[in-house]
This record gives sequence, structure tokens and C-alpha cells, in this order.
Amino acid sequence: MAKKAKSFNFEAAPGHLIRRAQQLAVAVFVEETAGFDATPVQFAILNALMDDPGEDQVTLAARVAFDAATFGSVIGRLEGKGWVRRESAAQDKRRKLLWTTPEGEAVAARMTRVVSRAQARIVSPLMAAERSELARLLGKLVAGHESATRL
Amino acid sequence: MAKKAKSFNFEAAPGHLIRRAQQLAVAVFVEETAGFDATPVQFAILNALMDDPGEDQVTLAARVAFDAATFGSVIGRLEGKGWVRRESAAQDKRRKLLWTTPEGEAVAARMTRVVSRAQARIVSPLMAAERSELARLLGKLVAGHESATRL
DNA sequence: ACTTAATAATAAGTATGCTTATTATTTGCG
DNA sequence: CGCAAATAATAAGCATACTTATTATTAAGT
Repeated sequence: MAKKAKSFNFEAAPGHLIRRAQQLAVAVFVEETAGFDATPVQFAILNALMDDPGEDQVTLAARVAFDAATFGSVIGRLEGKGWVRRESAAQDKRRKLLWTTPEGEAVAARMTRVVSRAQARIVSPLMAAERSELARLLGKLVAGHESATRL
Repeated sequence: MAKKAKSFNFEAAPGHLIRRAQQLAVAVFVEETAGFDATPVQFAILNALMDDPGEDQVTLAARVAFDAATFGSVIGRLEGKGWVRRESAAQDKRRKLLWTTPEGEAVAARMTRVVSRAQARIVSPLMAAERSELARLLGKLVAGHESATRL
């Protein structure tokens, strides 16, 4: 009963709660995937690329919700690990097309099990109904802003 | 109806949705607070510090859910802007105690209105009942992991 | 009292995540 | 065709966010 809240109550603000959730989600992911040298973003990129082989950087960046600048550096790291191959498009030499390598696909496949466990652990404090409700609300939130801003 | 989802469906994963939400929350915050030279984290720190003046870095970092290393650099920037004052504790020269300056408090006060608007905008795609439900679920999620890991 | 533990802060290194600027292409319009 | 606008990628710079290592200081145990 100590809280005075004379200033802005940031701890109850959606932004703060979302930031905390993101923080904890990454921590769980990293913990579960220790041993694999891949971050959440890198795992997402590998999977997105396996669904759309030969995609160019801009399009793939949009699919995983990334700005082009950061995306390029992440791809650089994935390329350095030999998990992604980058090649200039013949028709349009500005574009760099991307493919996963067999090694990259193998890593993604081996990670799937622990990533699934990480996702489950993230929402483990919630009951089953609450988990799907959270997913629905976050989905609606994201979709609402996507249609509004159209980045 | 094009999605094959032959690989891991990261787009429906809690971790990805949370990351997207965080991304959009920061974007809205930055947009609303343009003109003030403060980030979401800096605003949170100013407010936390106004509630607990003279707090040391470690304790305050825990309150806003920050690692000590990053926290130190953020405080350094706030000190550089003249919004926070840092002073070694007399009894324990390892600790640095923190206070907001009048300038820092003035900035926080002037930001309150637009930050409130930003928080409202973040959850604007949701209906009123959904907003409180999202806050409740995120709160439960964060609390559950806090009690489990005790970082 | 002296040495070891623990603690607070910083430094260094890596990885997002963003913005603006620059470069290389390509497209589109007159 | 020729030039301006648009586009793809990178570079540079700032701000989180984390880890491990280092330094300074205090606490704790013998």
C-alpha cells in the first residue's frame, strides 16, 4: 500500500507492460535456445525465408516487420554464419535476393522444438483461455495499427 | 489463402506478436512526444525518480526493469541533459544516488499529457473492455515470470 | 585485523531498432 | 533519348538491452 503515484503511473501503462513482456519473451527464448547461436529475429528470418525462397531484402524485411537498415545487418550476420545466401538480382542489380542454405534450414528445423517450448513458457502464467485471448488482442492491436499507418 | 506454413509459424507466436506490439508502442510514443527530447525509458525513469528521490541506481533500475549496465548509460544521458543529478552516497561510496532536477521534473510534467495520449493511441484499435483485459493479461504474464525468475 | 565474499558501477562487446544520408540502379515522363 | 523521381541497399549515428569482465568499496568470517 506504499505507492503514492503522485507522478505518471508508468507501471500500469500499456507501453510499459508491453516492454516488460517483450523483455521477458526474449529472455525465455534465449534461455531455451541456448546452444543454438540464433536470436528470435534470426529464427524468424530463417523461417520466413524458407517459406519464400529467393525473396529480396525489402520484401522479407516487411514480412518480419523490420526496417531495411537493421535487416541488412542481421542478414549480414546470418550470411556470416553460412545460414543465408545473398545474390544480386539479374534483372535489377539494386535488389539482393536471399536463400537459406541447407545449414540454415537444418538449424531452423532443429530449433523448432525448443522455440515451441519457449513460446509455451512465455504464456505459461496464463490459463489456456487467457493465452488465446492475449494472442487475439495483440493480433488485433497490431493489425489495427498496420492498417492505420501502412509503413 | 496463400500461406503454406510449412515451417514454424512465427507470425502467430506470442513472442512475435509481443515484439510487434512493442515496436508499435514505441513508434506511437515517439510520434506523440516529438519535440521533447526523451525516450519512453527516460520518461519512465524521470517519473520513478520523482516518486523515490535519492534512490540508488541498482534499486531504481530494478523498479523500471532494467539491467544495471544499460541503466547507467541512460542515466548518463539524462545527466547530460541536466534532468538528473547523480551523487555518491556518503556512507557507501560504491553507490550513486539519483535526483531529478527542476528541469527534469518540468519536462516530465509537460510530457504527461502527450504520453497519456500516446498510451491511449496504442490500445486504440481495441474496445474498452479489451483494453483492460489486455492490461490484465500482460500484468499477469509479467507478474508470473517475475515471481518465477526473481531477477 | 586480514582475507574473502559480495555488491555497485562501469567498460567492452554484440544485437536489435530507429533515423537520415549516400550510392547505385531503374523507371517514368516529357 | 535524357533527366528527374523513385527504389534498394548500405553507412553512420543514436538509444536500448543484454552479457561478461574489471574496478572500487564494503561486509563477513575467522
